[in-house]
This record gives sequence, structure tokens and C-alpha cells, in this order.
Amino acid sequence: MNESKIIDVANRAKVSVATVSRVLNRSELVSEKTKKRVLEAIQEMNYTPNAMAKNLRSRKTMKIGVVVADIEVSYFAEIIKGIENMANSLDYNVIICDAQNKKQKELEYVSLLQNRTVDGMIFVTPEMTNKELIALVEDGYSVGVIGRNIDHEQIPCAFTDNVKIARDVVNHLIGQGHEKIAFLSGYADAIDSYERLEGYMKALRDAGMPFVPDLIDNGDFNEDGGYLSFMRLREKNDDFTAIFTANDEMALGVYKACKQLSIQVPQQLAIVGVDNIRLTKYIVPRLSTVDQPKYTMGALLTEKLIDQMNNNEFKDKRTFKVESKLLIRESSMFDRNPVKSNEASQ
Amino acid sequence: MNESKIIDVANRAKVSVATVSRVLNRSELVSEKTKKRVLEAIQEMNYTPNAMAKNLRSRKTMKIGVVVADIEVSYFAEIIKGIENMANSLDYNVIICDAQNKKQKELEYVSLLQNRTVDGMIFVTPEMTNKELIALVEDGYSVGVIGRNIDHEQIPCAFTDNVKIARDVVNHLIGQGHEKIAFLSGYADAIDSYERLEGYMKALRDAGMPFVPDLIDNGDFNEDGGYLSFMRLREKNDDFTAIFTANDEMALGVYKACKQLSIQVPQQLAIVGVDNIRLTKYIVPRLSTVDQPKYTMGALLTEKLIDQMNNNEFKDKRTFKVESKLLIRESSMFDRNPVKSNEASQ
DNA sequence: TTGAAAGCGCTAACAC
DNA sequence: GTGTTAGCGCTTTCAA
Repeated sequence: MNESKIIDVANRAKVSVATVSRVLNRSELVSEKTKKRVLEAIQEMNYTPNAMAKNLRSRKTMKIGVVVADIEVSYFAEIIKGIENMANSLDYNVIICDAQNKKQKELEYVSLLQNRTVDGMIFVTPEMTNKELIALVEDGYSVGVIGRNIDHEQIPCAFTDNVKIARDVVNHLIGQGHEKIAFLSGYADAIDSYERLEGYMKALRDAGMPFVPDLIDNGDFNEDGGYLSFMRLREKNDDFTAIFTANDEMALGVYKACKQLSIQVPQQLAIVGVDNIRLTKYIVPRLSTVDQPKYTMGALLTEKLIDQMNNNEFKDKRTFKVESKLLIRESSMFDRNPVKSNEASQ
Repeated sequence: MNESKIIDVANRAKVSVATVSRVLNRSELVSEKTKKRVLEAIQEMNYTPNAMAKNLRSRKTMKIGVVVADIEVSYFAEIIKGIENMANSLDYNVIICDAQNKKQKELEYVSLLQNRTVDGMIFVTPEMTNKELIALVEDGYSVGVIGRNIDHEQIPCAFTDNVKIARDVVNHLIGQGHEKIAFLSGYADAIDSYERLEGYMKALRDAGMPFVPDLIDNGDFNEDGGYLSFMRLREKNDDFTAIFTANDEMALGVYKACKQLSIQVPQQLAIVGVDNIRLTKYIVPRLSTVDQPKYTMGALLTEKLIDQMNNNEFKDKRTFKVESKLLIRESSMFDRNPVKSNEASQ
């Protein structure tokens, strides 16, 4: 165990602790000669600064927490990579908090912010409400959000245009000749669900198609929820020929149901999801979906949040609206002579 | 921001800081009446203890770090869940360190141990060598390992019997009538690779089958590596009818190659992987694999490590060898009249 | 350019 | 059962 402390290094180098601290943190204030002596002492003693003491004194931890709904879902994993790489490059460490889809856990993780274990926190979860997040910020904590846009001066946000995503998808399905298109929403109260529903309705309206409430149901953003929701949908109305699910996980549930019910995809039912999770390229038929630049959202938001925490504000933008891209694959492309799509391999 | 500190609470409750500290940490030492007053004060002031100060003074952080090779791979994600749930139940927090398959990053994360950001660290990565890990422990740090067995008194380990895994797989393939079975290894120097190779050879020997070096190649535990390795294998020797890949990711690479080369699975080539990652159930044909109780390994090891860090040693076992289970699915089961396997849905 | 010394907020002897 | 107080190891004024 490394038991040596700054005073030991100071003694060995025949300087004061202040000087050692300076070469560690603000070495430009120390003469070359002294610096060299101190560095040697550090080396010889294999000294490592105690982060706890340093954090306490400097009132910073150089850590940010990231609360995700479920670490296993690749949508989150990729965002985390973006966050982590950017944070590391700015000398911050990242604490990943896996809420395992439990709101209770998310709330517990908030205490890491409150007890100063982390300097700031990024939420990538639909569970925390805008109100709760705003309350945290008003309390003085640094918070960033990925996946939605919260209208608050001090909350950096990275997100995609959900309305546009939904419109793109529905327009694509209409273009394929579908006239009855179902929509499988996430949690009814999640902002994503709401915005995607809005885009769905707008696209229908633009095409002069009727809006049928029976063609809509709420899942809960995961596979089982998608399965159950699809089954409910069929009870209400079973003549739709296409379905748009608010995320890929729910689309997997629809695949499962289709298999059980011997429904051919895409011949009898076209399916399109959102997120472009890894699985979508491996299932058969491959799932059409919407790719969100997840890594980019994570990186941009992190850069902004850290900048804000340090009061630099050199990035004047608070929000980052990134472009999503519809990826048309076999699940929604019924064509006996399929052309090679330029997006087929993405 | 919560600016109140323990002295403020003490003043408000008309007690000393020591008493406040006691109700916070060892409340059995405080009278009911006093405790109630203190708790009220805490509530009223919305006080949260400063973790940095607490950590510094108590020389504990109540955090453990987990270094994984790649957070996106579901094999790691599930282990993390096991670690996290056990740790949380013992009042520890978990810092996940995603090495993104870079050894350099893993080394950087070791500094979190050295600077006391975490009390202990769990390595779930083939990259760190036994030697490096032992050096850390000899230096006085608390370290646990998942995925292999390091023969050192102070390193708790959770792992499966890799030799048995390989034997089970190869025996299954032999049982299916295969006589030329290829083996796609991971990194040549990873302990997993070595042990699985050993099991592969033993199974062949037991069956009186020849060992053909040309039927072996080294991938690197990921999809692309599996693809490339399979291609090399075919150059050397293309008459094998079955292939055992040291993990599922590499099997995915083989699937890709088979698709390109129009090789039918399992009719022309049977494939079996290891890990039972989520994807294996979604690809077509579903991949036969070996399930390791990942969640259990994470949980058991964490319990032991934390116990050891606190010098309780109430768990006398240092190593946890958990049972793996061969899951036979369509990728290795060529049968025109397939029976419903009891494991088919796992 | 360097050193002395005052804390950061908390825990845990030790005293009562 | 409760209070007093000395640090935990570090950074940062302030003075030299």
C-alpha cells in the first residue's frame, strides 16, 4: 500500500508541502530546479496523492455520474462511451449508475450528487421528470440531460428531433403503400412517446389519412412490453399492415408475437423501430429503424456540462439537437426485387 | 446547493457534532430523545453529509471499481448487474470502468485504486495479467477477479471450469457425428483461450480422434476477429464440418463469413460459442452456446471481496467455481425432425 | 520562488 | 449518553 503522503515527499525533497502541492498542480509556479528534486522524490517514494483529501480541500471530485435506465441496452452503452471518452479527455472520471429500470434506484443515485461524490450528473433516462431535474438544478447542482430538451437556462441537453423521426418513419411506410399504420408508444408519460406520437399524427394528417385511436397502444420501452402491447392492439384492431414502435426493444417484442402468430414480416406486417440497437442488424428480417448519433450526443453534452461546471462558458450553445437518420431494412421493405440500399449495411 | 454541515445541524439540535455523527453512523449509541431531535434538525435543514470529508476521515469510500473490457458486450453487462446489486445491498457504490478494449485504459483505472477513490477493484478482463494483479495485491490493494482463477491467497476469484465447457461442447459435436471440428481461440495468451483449448484437445483424445493443428486459429474475442480468423482457417483447411468458437462474439463473425460464402448453418457447418449473450437467441439459426451464470459470479465475488476488505472473513471460500450449462440450439443441431429441447427457450 | 499555517467537513478517541 | 478536540491529507492564502 502506498502510505507516503505529501509531507514525506516534502521532507525527502527538502521543501515544504506547499511546494510539492505546487509541482503537482500548478507546476509553472515552481523553479525548474526545485521541481526536478520534487519529481524525483515522488518517483522514488512511489507517491500517489490521496484523492479524498484533495477533493475535500479543493471541493471538486473531477467525477461525473451518469444515470442510465439499463446498462445492458446498447442504446445506453454507446452514449456512455461518448460521455466517457470526452470526460476522460478532460481529466474527469465517469461513474456509471445503472438504474436497472427502477425509478427508486435513480433517486438513490441522486444522493451521489448531493453528498459531493460527483461534481455533476448526466441523466439518460425517461424516468426522471423535468420537474425533478429542474429542482436539482435550482438546488445548485450541475445536471445534464440526454434524450430530451428541458427548457431551463442551466440544463444542457442533447437530443434528436422526435417529431421528425416519427414523420420520417410514417412517411416511409406510407410511401410503401400502407394505409393502416399502428403506433406502439412507450410509457404514456415519457416525453419521447409524446413527441413521436405527435410526429405520427402529423405525418398521417399531411397525407390526408385518418387518425384511428385504436391503432395506438402504450408499451414500456422494453421487449416484453412491446409484445403485450402488440397483443392488445390486435384485439382492438387487426387490419393494420404496418407498425411503428417507439423503440427497437419493443419492436423485438412484436417480432416475437409475429413468430407465434405466424405473421410474415414484412409481407403481412411491416415493422419500424427507433434507436438502431445492435440487435436490429442480426434479427431476420433485419429491422428498419432510426439511427440517433448516440456517441455524439454523449460527447457533446459532456463537453458542455464540464465546461459549464467550470464556469468557462466558452460553448455558448446549451442545447444540441442532432440529426437522426432513417435506416430502411427488410422489415419494412417488401420488394421481390430489392435494390441494394446504401444504408443496408449500417 | 446544500451548504449546511454537521456543525449547523448540531447547533440547531442543541447537541455536539459528535452526537450528530453518532446518529448518522452508530445511532444505537444515542438516546431516543436526542436522536429524534437531531433527525428533525437534519430534515429541516435538508442536510446531506459530505462524502469527501467522511471518506477522508474514515479512510473508506464505500465504493468499488469494476474494470470491464467492453461495457457494450452483454456478457459484461450482466456481470455488472450482479456486482452492482450485491454491492448496493452492502451499502457500496460501484464505479464502472469501461476499458473499451484498451489495455492502456485499464492501467489508468488502476490509479483509482491507488489514489483511494475506490476501496477495492474487480477485474473482468482478459487483458490484465495475473502478475500485474498480484503486484497490486502485494502492494496492499483489494482486488477481485472474475473469469479466471488466480492462485493467490488474497485474490477472490469467480470463474467457470473452462476445460469442462470445452469438453461439453466438443463432446456434443462429436455426438452429432462430426469428425473434423475446428477451434477458434481468443487471444493466444488469454487464460480462457488456453483452458478451452485444453478441453478441446482432451475431448478429442477421449474420443480417439486426431488433433490437427491446422484446425485451430486465434481470434481476439470479438466479431471481426472471429470473421478474420475463420477466413484464415479455411485457407489452411476447409473440410471441417463443425467449429467451436471460444466466445459468442467470434461466432457472430463466423456467421457473417458463412453468409458471404453461402455456407449453410448447421447443414454444412455446425457452430457453437460460449457466453450465451443476448444476441445468440435472435440470430438465425440460433446459436448453440454455453451459459455461464454471469450474474451469480458478479454477486458472489462482490460479497466475498467486500467481506475481505472489512476483514470479516466470514466467507471462508476464496474461489467460486460456478457451473456452466451447454445450450443446444439450431446452429449445431442438424435434424429434420427437431425435438423441442427443454433448453430451447433459454 | 518558497514556506507557514489555516482550514475543507467529518469521525472517533478520550473525558466527563 | 454526550461533548471536546485532534487530526484525516491536501490546497491556498499570506507573508517573507
